[in-house]
Amino acid sequence: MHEDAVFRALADASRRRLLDRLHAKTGQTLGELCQGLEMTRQAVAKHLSILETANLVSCRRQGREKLHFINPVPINEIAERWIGKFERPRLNALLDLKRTLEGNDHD
Amino acid sequence: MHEDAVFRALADASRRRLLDRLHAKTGQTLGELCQGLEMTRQAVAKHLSILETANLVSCRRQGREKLHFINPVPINEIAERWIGKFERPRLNALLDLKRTLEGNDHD
DNA sequence: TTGACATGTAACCTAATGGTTGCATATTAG
DNA sequence: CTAATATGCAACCATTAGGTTACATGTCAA
Repeated sequence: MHEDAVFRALADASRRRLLDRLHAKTGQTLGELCQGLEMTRQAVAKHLSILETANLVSCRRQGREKLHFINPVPINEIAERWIGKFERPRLNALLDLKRTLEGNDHD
Repeated sequence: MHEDAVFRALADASRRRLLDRLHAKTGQTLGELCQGLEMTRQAVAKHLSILETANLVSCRRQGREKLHFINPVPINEIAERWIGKFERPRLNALLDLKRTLEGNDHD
């Protein structure tokens, strides 16, 4: 896994917003993803290409449109590696506590 | 929390290495942290200052030395927010499974 | 086939980033 | 006090990053 590419891809707020959007609705076209953003289509395409390189997004061409799908695996891998490295015990304790306080299983 | 500062701080491999080192042994001085790195002391100091701004590292002056301590909270917060957003159910399932397989509670 | 639509490619600009060198300051050891 | 040590600060430099504009390509509808 290209940890560096993933971290660098996540470093930009616009790209994190794009991931948010794709999480809310995966499979969007470039045009869709551009709507409401204060950026040219070309800029958005560049961001998506960076996300694609980091394997956070995968694409499929459909006719004249390009569909974008989010791929959560790299984020999980990073999380596993970094949380595991730094604070897994404490995080687990927090999650347990949270579930206890919520009085039920999470969603 | 300054999510953006944290992501940007984590985007650089040298800074992630510094965090690694501080995780291995927290409370190191600037000089200690410089050893073995192919970078000037000033460059390392800049990186540490960026980590400090992102609240990933906190410092204490002791005589003429500056001690650096790792702070895992921001990483956890990011993880909570991002894993939660994208894949909490799956990750929790994994953690549960892991604990089950380990046959006991974590510490 | 032609025009409209969706995306691709490339050159270019500015500002931020990561690094350097050089010098200043503060603290401790002799 | 003085010298060595540890760090701070500032100017500077090269490269990268994020964005733009302009034009090219590919696909669908009529």
